[in-house]
Amino acid sequence: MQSERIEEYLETILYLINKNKGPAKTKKIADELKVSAPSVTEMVQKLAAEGLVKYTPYYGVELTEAGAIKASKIRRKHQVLEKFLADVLGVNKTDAHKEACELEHAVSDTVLEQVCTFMGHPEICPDGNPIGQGKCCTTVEEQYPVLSEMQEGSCGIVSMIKLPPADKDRLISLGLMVGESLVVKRKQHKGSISVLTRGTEIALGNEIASKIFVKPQRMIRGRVRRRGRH
Amino acid sequence: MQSERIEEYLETILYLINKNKGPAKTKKIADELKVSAPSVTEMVQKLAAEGLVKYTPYYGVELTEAGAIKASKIRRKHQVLEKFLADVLGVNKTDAHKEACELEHAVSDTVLEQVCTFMGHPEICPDGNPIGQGKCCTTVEEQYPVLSEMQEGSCGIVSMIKLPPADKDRLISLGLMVGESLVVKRKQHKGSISVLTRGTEIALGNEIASKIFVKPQRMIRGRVRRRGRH
DNA sequence: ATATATATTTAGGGATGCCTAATTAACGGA
DNA sequence: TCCGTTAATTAGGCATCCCTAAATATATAT
Repeated sequence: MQSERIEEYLETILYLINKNKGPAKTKKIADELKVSAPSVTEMVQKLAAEGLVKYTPYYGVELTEAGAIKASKIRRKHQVLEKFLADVLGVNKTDAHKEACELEHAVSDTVLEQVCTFMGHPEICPDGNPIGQGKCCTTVEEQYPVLSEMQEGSCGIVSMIKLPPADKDRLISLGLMVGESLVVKRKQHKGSISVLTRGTEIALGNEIASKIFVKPQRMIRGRVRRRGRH
Repeated sequence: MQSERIEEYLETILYLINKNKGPAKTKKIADELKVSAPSVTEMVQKLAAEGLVKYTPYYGVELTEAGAIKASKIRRKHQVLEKFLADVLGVNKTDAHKEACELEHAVSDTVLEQVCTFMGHPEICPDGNPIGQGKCCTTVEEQYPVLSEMQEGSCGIVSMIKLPPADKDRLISLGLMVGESLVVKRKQHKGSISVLTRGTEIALGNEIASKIFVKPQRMIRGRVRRRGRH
Protein backbone atom coordinates (compact mmCIF):
# COMPACT_ATOMS: atom_id res chain seq x y z
CA MET A 1 0.00 0.00 0.00
CA GLN A 2 1.42 3.32 -1.03
CA SER A 3 2.08 6.34 1.05
CA GLU A 4 -0.59 8.52 2.46
CA ARG A 5 1.52 11.43 1.31
CA ILE A 6 0.61 10.60 -2.27
CA GLU A 7 -3.04 10.83 -1.34
CA GLU A 8 -2.49 14.18 0.27
CA TYR A 9 -0.75 15.54 -2.81
CA LEU A 10 -3.37 14.21 -5.20
CA GLU A 11 -6.17 15.66 -3.14
CA THR A 12 -4.46 19.04 -3.04
CA ILE A 13 -3.79 19.00 -6.77
CA LEU A 14 -7.43 18.22 -7.49
CA TYR A 15 -8.49 21.02 -5.19
CA LEU A 16 -6.21 23.56 -6.84
CA ILE A 17 -7.16 22.54 -10.36
CA ASN A 18 -10.83 22.98 -9.55
CA LYS A 19 -10.22 26.23 -7.77
CA ASN A 20 -8.03 27.89 -10.36
CA LYS A 21 -9.34 26.14 -13.46
CA GLY A 22 -5.86 25.43 -14.64
CA PRO A 23 -2.82 23.33 -13.77
CA ALA A 24 -1.75 23.25 -10.14
CA LYS A 25 1.36 25.35 -9.66
CA THR A 26 4.26 24.18 -7.55
CA LYS A 27 4.11 27.07 -5.13
CA LYS A 28 0.37 26.72 -4.56
CA ILE A 29 0.78 23.06 -3.75
CA ALA A 30 3.67 23.89 -1.44
CA ASP A 31 1.64 26.54 0.37
CA GLU A 32 -1.36 24.28 0.68
CA LEU A 33 0.62 21.37 2.09
CA LYS A 34 3.00 23.56 4.07
CA VAL A 35 6.11 22.04 2.54
CA SER A 36 8.91 23.62 0.54
CA ALA A 37 8.72 24.05 -3.23
CA PRO A 38 11.54 21.58 -3.92
CA SER A 39 9.66 18.93 -1.97
CA VAL A 40 6.72 19.47 -4.27
CA THR A 41 8.80 19.24 -7.41
CA GLU A 42 10.27 16.00 -6.19
CA MET A 43 6.97 14.42 -5.26
CA VAL A 44 5.28 15.61 -8.40
CA GLN A 45 7.98 13.95 -10.47
CA LYS A 46 7.34 10.79 -8.56
CA LEU A 47 3.60 11.03 -9.15
CA ALA A 48 4.26 11.57 -12.84
CA ALA A 49 6.48 8.49 -12.91
CA GLU A 50 3.59 6.53 -11.43
CA GLY A 51 1.21 7.84 -14.03
CA LEU A 52 -0.99 9.74 -11.64
CA VAL A 53 -0.27 13.24 -12.94
CA LYS A 54 0.97 14.97 -16.07
CA TYR A 55 3.80 17.23 -15.04
CA THR A 56 5.10 19.97 -17.30
CA PRO A 57 8.08 21.76 -15.72
CA TYR A 58 7.52 25.47 -15.17
CA TYR A 59 3.94 25.04 -16.25
CA GLY A 60 2.21 22.98 -13.62
CA VAL A 61 0.57 19.69 -12.70
CA GLU A 62 -2.52 18.10 -14.19
CA LEU A 63 -4.22 14.88 -13.18
CA THR A 64 -4.29 11.84 -15.40
CA GLU A 65 -7.40 9.68 -15.60
CA ALA A 66 -5.97 7.38 -12.93
CA GLY A 67 -4.90 10.28 -10.75
CA ALA A 68 -8.28 11.95 -11.02
CA ILE A 69 -10.06 8.78 -9.95
CA LYS A 70 -7.76 8.35 -6.98
CA ALA A 71 -8.08 11.99 -6.01
CA SER A 72 -11.87 11.93 -6.24
CA LYS A 73 -12.02 8.89 -4.03
CA ILE A 74 -9.99 10.62 -1.36
CA ARG A 75 -12.05 13.75 -1.71
CA ARG A 76 -15.20 11.74 -1.18
CA LYS A 77 -13.65 10.06 1.83
CA HIS A 78 -12.81 13.42 3.27
CA GLN A 79 -16.29 14.77 2.70
CA VAL A 80 -18.15 11.79 4.09
CA LEU A 81 -15.96 11.82 7.18
CA GLU A 82 -16.33 15.56 7.61
CA LYS A 83 -20.08 15.16 7.39
CA PHE A 84 -19.99 12.34 9.90
CA LEU A 85 -17.86 14.26 12.37
CA ALA A 86 -19.99 17.37 12.11
CA ASP A 87 -23.46 15.85 11.99
CA VAL A 88 -23.19 12.68 14.00
CA LEU A 89 -20.52 13.52 16.55
CA GLY A 90 -21.21 17.25 16.69
CA VAL A 91 -17.67 18.37 15.97
CA ASN A 92 -17.56 22.02 14.89
CA LYS A 93 -17.03 22.74 11.21
CA THR A 94 -13.44 23.91 11.42
CA ASP A 95 -12.33 20.97 13.50
CA ALA A 96 -14.36 18.54 11.45
CA HIS A 97 -12.46 19.59 8.36
CA LYS A 98 -9.07 19.22 10.04
CA GLU A 99 -9.88 15.91 11.61
CA ALA A 100 -11.22 14.57 8.34
CA CYS A 101 -7.85 15.40 6.75
CA GLU A 102 -6.19 13.00 9.15
CA LEU A 103 -8.82 10.31 9.02
CA GLU A 104 -9.27 10.15 5.27
CA HIS A 105 -6.03 8.21 4.90
CA ALA A 106 -6.73 5.74 7.66
CA VAL A 107 -10.28 4.75 6.82
CA SER A 108 -10.62 1.82 4.46
CA ASP A 109 -12.93 1.89 1.46
CA THR A 110 -15.20 -0.60 3.16
CA VAL A 111 -15.58 1.33 6.37
CA LEU A 112 -16.13 4.53 4.41
CA GLU A 113 -19.09 2.95 2.66
CA GLN A 114 -20.43 1.86 6.01
CA VAL A 115 -20.10 5.36 7.41
CA CYS A 116 -21.86 6.71 4.33
CA THR A 117 -24.63 4.16 4.68
CA PHE A 118 -25.01 4.94 8.37
CA MET A 119 -25.72 8.54 7.48
CA GLY A 120 -28.08 7.68 4.69
CA HIS A 121 -25.77 8.65 1.82
CA PRO A 122 -25.68 12.39 2.41
CA GLU A 123 -25.38 14.66 -0.60
CA ILE A 124 -23.90 17.82 0.84
CA CYS A 125 -20.76 18.30 2.90
CA PRO A 126 -20.73 20.77 5.80
CA ASP A 127 -18.25 22.78 3.72
CA GLY A 128 -21.07 23.38 1.26
CA ASN A 129 -19.74 21.22 -1.57
CA PRO A 130 -21.67 18.28 -2.96
CA ILE A 131 -20.39 14.90 -1.81
CA GLY A 132 -19.35 12.55 -4.58
CA GLN A 133 -21.53 9.47 -4.90
CA GLY A 134 -20.07 6.12 -4.00
CA LYS A 135 -21.02 2.59 -4.90
CA CYS A 136 -23.12 2.33 -1.74
CA CYS A 137 -25.15 5.37 -2.75
CA THR A 138 -26.02 4.14 -6.20
CA THR A 139 -26.80 0.67 -4.88
CA VAL A 140 -29.46 2.08 -2.60
CA GLU A 141 -30.96 4.11 -5.39
CA GLU A 142 -30.98 1.25 -7.85
CA GLN A 143 -31.88 -1.66 -5.65
CA TYR A 144 -33.99 -0.45 -2.77
CA PRO A 145 -37.63 0.41 -3.27
CA VAL A 146 -38.93 3.85 -2.47
CA LEU A 147 -41.54 4.03 0.22
CA SER A 148 -44.32 4.84 -2.23
CA GLU A 149 -43.71 1.56 -4.02
CA MET A 150 -43.85 -0.65 -0.95
CA GLN A 151 -46.74 -2.94 -0.23
CA GLU A 152 -49.06 -2.68 2.72
CA GLY A 153 -47.70 -4.67 5.64
CA SER A 154 -44.12 -4.72 4.41
CA CYS A 155 -41.45 -3.21 6.57
CA GLY A 156 -37.89 -2.00 6.33
CA ILE A 157 -35.28 0.48 7.41
CA VAL A 158 -35.06 3.98 6.03
CA SER A 159 -31.81 4.05 4.08
CA MET A 160 -31.78 7.31 2.18
CA ILE A 161 -33.96 10.37 2.01
CA LYS A 162 -33.40 12.35 -1.17
CA LEU A 163 -35.10 15.54 -0.11
CA PRO A 164 -33.98 19.07 0.67
CA PRO A 165 -32.87 19.69 4.26
CA ALA A 166 -36.10 21.45 5.18
CA ASP A 167 -38.21 18.43 4.24
CA LYS A 168 -35.75 16.12 5.93
CA ASP A 169 -36.00 18.11 9.13
CA ARG A 170 -39.76 17.93 9.02
CA LEU A 171 -39.58 14.16 8.67
CA ILE A 172 -37.11 13.96 11.50
CA SER A 173 -39.46 15.91 13.72
CA LEU A 174 -42.07 13.30 12.85
CA GLY A 175 -39.65 10.60 13.93
CA LEU A 176 -38.84 9.44 10.43
CA MET A 177 -35.12 9.45 9.80
CA VAL A 178 -32.39 7.34 8.31
CA GLY A 179 -31.85 4.19 10.32
CA GLU A 180 -35.39 4.16 11.58
CA SER A 181 -37.51 1.09 10.97
CA LEU A 182 -41.01 1.39 9.61
CA VAL A 183 -44.03 -0.65 8.64
CA VAL A 184 -46.33 0.29 5.78
CA LYS A 185 -49.78 0.56 7.29
CA ARG A 186 -52.06 1.71 4.51
CA LYS A 187 -51.64 2.82 0.97
CA GLN A 188 -54.16 5.42 0.01
CA HIS A 189 -55.44 7.07 -3.10
CA LYS A 190 -52.99 8.92 -5.34
CA GLY A 191 -49.87 7.35 -3.91
CA SER A 192 -50.27 8.60 -0.39
CA ILE A 193 -49.11 6.19 2.24
CA SER A 194 -49.25 5.85 5.96
CA VAL A 195 -46.44 4.26 7.89
CA LEU A 196 -45.82 3.21 11.44
CA THR A 197 -42.57 4.20 13.10
CA ARG A 198 -41.87 3.59 16.75
CA GLY A 199 -45.55 3.43 17.50
CA THR A 200 -46.45 6.61 15.68
CA GLU A 201 -48.42 6.57 12.49
CA ILE A 202 -47.42 9.11 9.87
CA ALA A 203 -49.14 9.93 6.62
CA LEU A 204 -46.97 10.95 3.70
CA GLY A 205 -47.81 12.30 0.29
CA ASN A 206 -46.43 10.71 -2.83
CA GLU A 207 -43.87 13.42 -3.55
CA ILE A 208 -42.29 12.74 -0.20
CA ALA A 209 -42.74 8.98 -0.11
CA SER A 210 -41.20 8.57 -3.54
CA LYS A 211 -37.96 10.08 -2.26
CA ILE A 212 -37.55 7.82 0.73
CA PHE A 213 -35.53 4.70 -0.01
CA VAL A 214 -36.20 1.77 2.28
CA LYS A 215 -34.15 -1.34 2.84
CA PRO A 216 -36.62 -4.22 3.07
CA GLN A 217 -36.49 -6.20 6.30
CA ARG A 218 -38.19 -9.23 7.69
CA MET A 219 -40.29 -8.62 10.77
CA ILE A 220 -38.86 -9.97 14.04
CA ARG A 221 -41.39 -10.51 16.77
CA GLY A 222 -43.36 -7.49 15.70
CA ARG A 223 -40.34 -5.26 15.93
CA VAL A 224 -37.58 -4.51 13.51
CA ARG A 225 -34.11 -4.58 15.00
CA ARG A 226 -32.57 -1.19 14.91
CA ARG A 227 -28.95 -0.93 13.92
CA GLY A 228 -26.49 0.94 16.03
CA ARG A 229 -27.61 -0.18 19.45
CA HIS A 230 -24.74 0.09 21.84
CA MET B 1 3.78 15.47 16.69
CA GLN B 2 5.71 12.26 16.86
CA SER B 3 5.45 9.23 14.73
CA GLU B 4 2.55 6.88 14.79
CA ARG B 5 5.10 4.13 14.77
CA ILE B 6 5.95 4.95 18.36
CA GLU B 7 2.30 4.49 19.26
CA GLU B 8 2.23 1.15 17.53
CA TYR B 9 5.31 -0.04 19.40
CA LEU B 10 4.06 1.15 22.76
CA GLU B 11 0.71 -0.52 22.25
CA THR B 12 2.38 -3.76 21.30
CA ILE B 13 4.73 -3.63 24.25
CA LEU B 14 1.84 -3.08 26.63
CA TYR B 15 0.00 -5.96 25.06
CA LEU B 16 2.93 -8.33 25.39
CA ILE B 17 3.71 -7.33 28.96
CA ASN B 18 0.12 -8.01 29.98
CA LYS B 19 0.03 -11.24 28.06
CA ASN B 20 3.28 -12.72 29.29
CA LYS B 21 3.50 -11.01 32.65
CA GLY B 22 7.06 -10.05 32.05
CA PRO B 23 9.19 -7.80 29.90
CA ALA B 24 8.40 -7.68 26.18
CA LYS B 25 11.04 -9.59 24.24
CA THR B 26 12.51 -8.28 21.02
CA LYS B 27 11.41 -11.21 18.93
CA LYS B 28 7.84 -11.12 20.20
CA ILE B 29 7.56 -7.45 19.35
CA ALA B 30 9.04 -8.12 15.94
CA ASP B 31 6.57 -10.92 15.27
CA GLU B 32 3.64 -8.87 16.46
CA LEU B 33 4.51 -5.85 14.33
CA LYS B 34 5.80 -7.92 11.42
CA VAL B 35 9.15 -6.17 11.31
CA SER B 36 12.68 -7.54 11.70
CA ALA B 37 14.32 -7.93 15.09
CA PRO B 38 16.96 -5.27 14.39
CA SER B 39 14.22 -2.78 13.64
CA VAL B 40 12.78 -3.47 17.05
CA THR B 41 16.10 -3.05 18.82
CA GLU B 42 16.60 0.25 17.10
CA MET B 43 13.15 1.60 17.87
CA VAL B 44 13.25 0.36 21.43
CA GLN B 45 16.50 2.23 21.98
CA LYS B 46 14.82 5.33 20.68
CA LEU B 47 11.85 4.83 22.97
CA ALA B 48 14.23 4.40 25.89
CA ALA B 49 16.01 7.62 24.96
CA GLU B 50 12.64 9.37 25.08
CA GLY B 51 11.88 7.93 28.47
CA LEU B 52 8.93 5.86 27.36
CA VAL B 53 10.40 2.45 28.12
CA LYS B 54 13.07 0.85 30.24
CA TYR B 55 15.22 -1.23 27.97
CA THR B 56 17.59 -3.86 29.29
CA PRO B 57 19.57 -5.48 26.46
CA TYR B 58 19.05 -9.24 26.19
CA TYR B 59 16.40 -9.01 28.87
CA GLY B 60 13.51 -7.09 27.39
CA VAL B 61 11.42 -3.95 27.41
CA GLU B 62 9.33 -2.51 30.20
CA LEU B 63 7.16 0.56 30.17
CA THR B 64 7.96 3.62 32.22
CA GLU B 65 5.20 5.58 33.89
CA ALA B 66 5.04 7.93 30.91
CA GLY B 67 5.13 5.07 28.44
CA ALA B 68 2.40 3.19 30.25
CA ILE B 69 0.14 6.22 30.20
CA LYS B 70 0.70 6.75 26.50
CA ALA B 71 0.18 3.08 25.75
CA SER B 72 -3.03 2.91 27.74
CA LYS B 73 -4.41 5.90 25.91
CA ILE B 74 -3.79 4.26 22.58
CA ARG B 75 -5.22 1.02 23.82
CA ARG B 76 -8.36 2.83 24.88
CA LYS B 77 -8.55 4.54 21.51
CA HIS B 78 -8.28 1.23 19.80
CA GLN B 79 -10.98 -0.33 21.91
CA VAL B 80 -13.46 2.51 21.61
CA LEU B 81 -12.98 2.57 17.85
CA GLU B 82 -13.28 -1.18 17.59
CA LYS B 83 -16.50 -1.02 19.55
CA PHE B 84 -17.77 1.75 17.34
CA LEU B 85 -16.95 -0.06 14.14
CA ALA B 86 -18.52 -3.29 15.32
CA ASP B 87 -21.60 -2.00 17.08
CA VAL B 88 -22.51 1.16 15.22
CA LEU B 89 -21.32 0.45 11.70
CA GLY B 90 -21.75 -3.30 11.86
CA VAL B 91 -18.22 -4.22 10.81
CA ASN B 92 -17.41 -7.83 11.65
CA LYS B 93 -15.17 -8.46 14.63
CA THR B 94 -12.04 -9.41 12.74
CA ASP B 95 -12.21 -6.45 10.43
CA ALA B 96 -13.19 -4.10 13.23
CA HIS B 97 -9.98 -4.99 15.04
CA LYS B 98 -7.81 -4.44 11.98
CA GLU B 99 -9.47 -1.21 11.01
CA ALA B 100 -9.19 0.10 14.54
CA CYS B 101 -5.43 -0.50 14.35
CA GLU B 102 -5.25 1.96 11.48
CA LEU B 103 -7.67 4.48 12.87
CA GLU B 104 -6.30 4.67 16.39
CA HIS B 105 -3.41 6.82 15.23
CA ALA B 106 -5.46 9.20 13.14
CA VAL B 107 -8.25 9.97 15.60
CA SER B 108 -7.61 12.91 17.89
CA ASP B 109 -8.22 12.76 21.62
CA THR B 110 -11.17 15.07 21.24
CA VAL B 111 -12.91 13.07 18.54
CA LEU B 112 -12.26 9.89 20.47
CA GLU B 113 -14.15 11.30 23.45
CA GLN B 114 -16.98 12.25 21.15
CA VAL B 115 -17.13 8.76 19.72
CA CYS B 116 -17.12 7.35 23.23
CA THR B 117 -19.88 9.72 24.27
CA PHE B 118 -21.91 8.87 21.18
CA MET B 119 -21.90 5.23 22.25
CA GLY B 120 -22.70 6.00 25.84
CA HIS B 121 -19.27 5.21 27.25
CA PRO B 122 -19.23 1.48 26.64
CA GLU B 123 -17.42 -0.73 29.10
CA ILE B 124 -16.62 -3.81 27.09
CA CYS B 125 -14.81 -4.13 23.79
CA PRO B 126 -15.99 -6.64 21.17
CA ASP B 127 -12.71 -8.45 21.81
CA GLY B 128 -13.98 -9.17 25.31
CA ASN B 129 -11.64 -6.92 27.21
CA PRO B 130 -12.84 -4.08 29.38
CA ILE B 131 -12.46 -0.65 27.82
CA GLY B 132 -10.38 1.80 29.81
CA GLN B 133 -12.32 4.76 31.17
CA GLY B 134 -11.67 8.18 29.73
CA LYS B 135 -12.29 11.65 31.04
CA CYS B 136 -15.64 11.74 29.25
CA CYS B 137 -16.76 8.59 31.05
CA THR B 138 -15.96 9.82 34.52
CA THR B 139 -17.50 13.21 33.78
CA VAL B 140 -20.82 11.60 33.01
CA GLU B 141 -20.67 9.53 36.13
CA GLU B 142 -19.72 12.42 38.35
CA GLN B 143 -21.73 15.23 36.90
CA TYR B 144 -24.85 13.86 35.33
CA PRO B 145 -27.76 12.77 37.49
CA VAL B 146 -29.06 9.26 37.34
CA LEU B 147 -32.63 8.87 36.22
CA SER B 148 -33.85 7.93 39.67
CA GLU B 149 -32.68 11.28 41.02
CA MET B 150 -34.39 13.43 38.42
CA GLN B 151 -37.42 15.52 39.19
CA GLU B 152 -40.83 15.09 37.66
CA GLY B 153 -41.14 17.09 34.47
CA SER B 154 -37.42 17.39 33.87
CA CYS B 155 -35.99 16.03 30.67
CA GLY B 156 -32.68 15.02 29.21
CA ILE B 157 -30.76 12.71 26.97
CA VAL B 158 -29.71 9.23 28.02
CA SER B 159 -25.92 9.38 28.20
CA MET B 160 -24.80 6.18 29.83
CA ILE B 161 -26.44 2.98 30.95
CA LYS B 162 -24.33 1.09 33.46
CA LEU B 163 -26.11 -2.22 33.28
CA PRO B 164 -25.29 -5.68 32.02
CA PRO B 165 -25.97 -6.31 28.31
CA ALA B 166 -29.15 -8.26 29.01
CA ASP B 167 -30.73 -5.36 30.89
CA LYS B 168 -29.50 -2.92 28.26
CA ASP B 169 -31.13 -4.99 25.55
CA ARG B 170 -34.38 -5.03 27.42
CA LEU B 171 -34.29 -1.26 27.71
CA ILE B 172 -33.48 -0.95 24.03
CA SER B 173 -36.49 -3.06 23.16
CA LEU B 174 -38.53 -0.61 25.21
CA GLY B 175 -37.08 2.22 23.17
CA LEU B 176 -34.75 3.48 25.87
CA MET B 177 -31.21 3.71 24.66
CA VAL B 178 -28.23 6.00 24.71
CA GLY B 179 -28.90 9.15 22.74
CA GLU B 180 -32.61 8.94 23.30
CA SER B 181 -34.35 11.89 24.89
CA LEU B 182 -36.76 11.41 27.72
CA VAL B 183 -39.08 13.27 30.05
CA VAL B 184 -39.69 12.24 33.63
CA LYS B 185 -43.42 11.73 33.95
CA ARG B 186 -44.03 10.50 37.45
CA LYS B 187 -41.94 9.47 40.37
CA GLN B 188 -43.54 6.73 42.36
CA HIS B 189 -43.12 5.02 45.68
CA LYS B 190 -39.81 3.35 46.45
CA GLY B 191 -37.81 5.10 43.76
CA SER B 192 -39.75 3.79 40.83
CA ILE B 193 -40.09 6.22 37.99
CA SER B 194 -42.01 6.50 34.78
CA VAL B 195 -40.55 8.22 31.77
CA LEU B 196 -41.76 9.26 28.37
CA THR B 197 -39.62 8.45 25.36
CA ARG B 198 -40.77 9.03 21.82
CA GLY B 199 -44.38 8.97 22.89
CA THR B 200 -44.12 5.77 24.88
CA GLU B 201 -44.32 5.73 28.64
CA ILE B 202 -42.07 3.30 30.43
CA ALA B 203 -41.97 2.43 34.10
CA LEU B 204 -38.63 1.57 35.62
CA GLY B 205 -37.64 0.23 38.99
CA ASN B 206 -35.08 1.95 41.12
CA GLU B 207 -32.33 -0.59 40.50
CA ILE B 208 -32.55 0.14 36.81
CA ALA B 209 -33.24 3.88 37.01
CA SER B 210 -30.27 4.43 39.28
CA LYS B 211 -27.93 3.09 36.61
CA ILE B 212 -29.13 5.33 33.81
CA PHE B 213 -27.20 8.59 33.56
CA VAL B 214 -29.05 11.43 31.92
CA LYS B 215 -27.69 14.65 30.49
CA PRO B 216 -30.16 17.35 31.51
CA GLN B 217 -31.69 19.29 28.64
CA ARG B 218 -34.03 22.17 28.25
CA MET B 219 -37.25 21.39 26.49
CA ILE B 220 -37.55 22.82 22.97
CA ARG B 221 -41.07 23.18 21.64
CA GLY B 222 -42.17 20.10 23.49
CA ARG B 223 -39.45 18.01 21.89
CA VAL B 224 -35.86 17.44 22.77
CA ARG B 225 -33.51 17.70 19.84
CA ARG B 226 -31.96 14.39 19.09
CA ARG B 227 -28.30 14.36 18.25
CA GLY B 228 -27.04 12.64 15.20
CA ARG B 229 -29.75 13.60 12.79
CA HIS B 230 -28.42 13.40 9.30
C1' DA C 1 14.04 45.73 -24.29
C1' DT C 2 15.97 45.06 -20.02
C1' DA C 3 16.31 44.97 -15.15
C1' DT C 4 14.24 43.07 -11.25
C1' DA C 5 11.29 40.21 -8.77
C1' DT C 6 9.20 35.74 -8.41
C1' DA C 7 8.65 30.90 -9.37
C1' DT C 8 10.80 26.65 -10.22
C1' DT C 9 14.16 23.35 -10.40
C1' DT C 10 18.76 21.12 -9.24
C1' DA C 11 22.15 19.81 -5.88
C1' DG C 12 23.29 18.06 -1.70
C1' DG C 13 21.81 16.50 2.86
C1' DG C 14 19.15 14.96 7.04
C1' DA C 15 15.70 12.22 9.83
C1' DT C 16 12.92 8.18 10.18
C1' DG C 17 12.06 3.50 9.98
C1' DC C 18 12.84 -0.38 7.57
C1' DC C 19 16.05 -4.27 5.75
C1' DT C 20 19.93 -8.24 5.36
C1' DA C 21 24.21 -10.16 6.88
C1' DA C 22 27.29 -10.91 10.39
C1' DT C 23 28.49 -11.07 15.16
C1' DT C 24 27.66 -11.89 19.98
C1' DA C 25 24.98 -13.27 24.01
C1' DA C 26 21.90 -16.42 26.45
C1' DC C 27 19.75 -20.85 27.06
C1' DG C 28 19.00 -25.96 27.26
C1' DG C 29 20.28 -30.64 26.73
C1' DA C 30 23.76 -34.34 26.65
C1' DT D 1 30.54 -28.27 31.46
C1' DC D 2 30.37 -27.64 26.67
C1' DC D 3 28.09 -27.28 22.39
C1' DG D 4 24.45 -26.24 19.42
C1' DT D 5 20.32 -23.55 18.89
C1' DT D 6 17.88 -19.56 19.35
C1' DA D 7 17.61 -14.66 20.43
C1' DA D 8 19.53 -10.17 20.25
C1' DT D 9 22.57 -6.80 18.70
C1' DT D 10 25.78 -4.25 15.63
C1' DA D 11 27.07 -2.79 10.97
C1' DG D 12 25.99 -1.06 6.75
C1' DG D 13 22.37 0.30 3.51
C1' DC D 14 17.93 1.64 1.29
C1' DA D 15 13.45 4.22 0.48
C1' DT D 16 10.63 8.04 1.63
C1' DC D 17 9.89 12.64 2.36
C1' DC D 18 11.50 16.53 4.01
C1' DC D 19 14.95 20.65 4.06
C1' DT D 20 18.31 24.86 2.58
C1' DA D 21 21.18 27.03 -0.81
C1' DA D 22 22.16 27.95 -5.35
C1' DA D 23 21.06 28.11 -10.19
C1' DT D 24 17.80 28.94 -13.81
C1' DA D 25 13.51 30.03 -15.98
C1' DT D 26 9.51 33.08 -16.29
C1' DA D 27 6.85 37.20 -15.53
C1' DT D 28 6.43 42.17 -14.72
C1' DA D 29 7.32 46.97 -14.82
C1' DT D 30 9.51 50.74 -16.61
